Amino acid sequence: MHASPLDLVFHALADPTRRDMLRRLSTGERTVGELAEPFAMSLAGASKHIRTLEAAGLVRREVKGRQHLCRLDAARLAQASEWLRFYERFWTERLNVLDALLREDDSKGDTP
Amino acid sequence: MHASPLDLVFHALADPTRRDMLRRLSTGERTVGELAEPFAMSLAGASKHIRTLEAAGLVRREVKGRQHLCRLDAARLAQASEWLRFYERFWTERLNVLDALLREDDSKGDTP
DNA sequence: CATTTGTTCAACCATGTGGTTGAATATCTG
DNA sequence: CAGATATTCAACCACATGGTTGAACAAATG
Repeated sequence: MHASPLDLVFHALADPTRRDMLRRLSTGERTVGELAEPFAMSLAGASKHIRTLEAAGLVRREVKGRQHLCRLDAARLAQASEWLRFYERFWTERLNVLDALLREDDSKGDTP
Repeated sequence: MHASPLDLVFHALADPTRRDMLRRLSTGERTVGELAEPFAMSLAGASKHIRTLEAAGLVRREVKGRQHLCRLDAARLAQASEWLRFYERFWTERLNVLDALLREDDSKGDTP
């Protein structure tokens, strides 16, 4: 497994359960049990999802006694957002028809 | 498969080959063969990646004679970006040192 | 027409993924 | 100490994924 950070982040985000966990972490720290509670899923199952989020660097864990407190770490989300930002012009420039036509012309040559 | 659009988009983005294809599509349309060329991978393999991008709504295909022209469709990227935008405050607030210190104080429980 | 070119399809394979269960490990509490 | 609580670990399962190959199909070309 030589997956890049961006691979791990996007993969972590590609699951609704994990996105839901992140959403709930946005309002404050949660224990593993609290994060798992809303889902019709074993605790071990939810724990795996949290580990995936942790591996992607989206969640930090602080072991506090017998419970593990999880908190959001948004730095990697910022990276993902930055990656997407490159394409921003493709949905904001939508109105600029001239520009689209110019790009069409450019693409006939073969070097990027 | 009852995967939501966001699931499909993030999953499609979680692979470096597919991200690379998108990046190259940002400079103009490409045929399947052109998209596949840079990779040490069979054409059928690359074709599958393109199908994944298409299923996620990130790429549109226009069959033109015997070759299939692919173009970027950024709408779904905009959706993904919007999803991420919710968390923006967590990485822009970072500069607000006072805020960070207040959170720190809360979590300590004892002040020097 | 036969052949080459661009692409997909179908079958297959190894590995990864999301989930389960039952046992193990810590930690708090009486 | 014994027991309850919070969490992980390990083994397992069904299915998806990323890749291969060889054959098939469609369209341009001699």
